[in-house]
Amino acid sequence: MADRTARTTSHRAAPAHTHPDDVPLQTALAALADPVRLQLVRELAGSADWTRACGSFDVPVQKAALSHHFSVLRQAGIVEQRDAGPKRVNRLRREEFDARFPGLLDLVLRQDPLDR
Amino acid sequence: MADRTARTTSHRAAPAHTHPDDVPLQTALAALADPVRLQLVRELAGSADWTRACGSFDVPVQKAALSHHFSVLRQAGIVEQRDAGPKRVNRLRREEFDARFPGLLDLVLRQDPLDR
DNA sequence: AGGAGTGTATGATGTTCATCGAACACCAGG
DNA sequence: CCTGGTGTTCGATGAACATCATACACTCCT
Repeated sequence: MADRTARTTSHRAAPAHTHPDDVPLQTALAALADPVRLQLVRELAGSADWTRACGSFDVPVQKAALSHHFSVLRQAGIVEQRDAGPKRVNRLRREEFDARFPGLLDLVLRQDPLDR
Repeated sequence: MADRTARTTSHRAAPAHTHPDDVPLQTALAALADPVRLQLVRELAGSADWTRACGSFDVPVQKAALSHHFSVLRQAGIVEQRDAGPKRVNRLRREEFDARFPGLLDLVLRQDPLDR
């Protein structure tokens, strides 16, 4: 009790993250080998950090599945999340992920003729 | 008829290949997001072209599964196969695949601390 | 305190995929 | 022509996964 001095907000459990350095290559590849997650990453790359809440993405799944996909991306070290009031805002871990898997994000973010 | 000038050998059905240029990114990522296939690619990268038959790889699966994995790698534009007598020898499509997905093979072939 | 908005957890369902065993096809050599 | 070696196909099985609907938790605002 009485420790609310330094509290920002949120008594919510912080989401479980994994640093890219602790992510096996297979996990990273598997995380990106999904159309929904690929779209999330691409949309996220086009927005400034911490400006996009989970629900703000244009993906054809319900919010339960969406939550699952963000969990996968978190544990693959691709996105970082932070609670901002009732929303949970996202950031693409560009530098850290790029240091661990050089070129992979570039590859994913480069729009290709065959992708849809 | 009468086109056997250029015949090497083999009346076997040629294996179905896909050129890397016709491979969606997702397919490439999914093909590499498997431990057995990853090992196949890595072993193959350490051998000269057309020197390794399918059965010569040290992977913990039976030949039926092995055949399946090679089929996946073929259709992802990662390996090329050719019949040589009773064996089917392989080649990593390094240049073509690299032109389509720059950096991806480098990433996969770079031995990482977390991989096993 | 209540209510709207946002995200997570749980349980169920359907699909995809890796795997195996067995049968089959093909090649080379005796 | 049979036989050993090599790879593919087929059917079946089990595991992993994407998805949904529902219920729950938390935050902010009134």
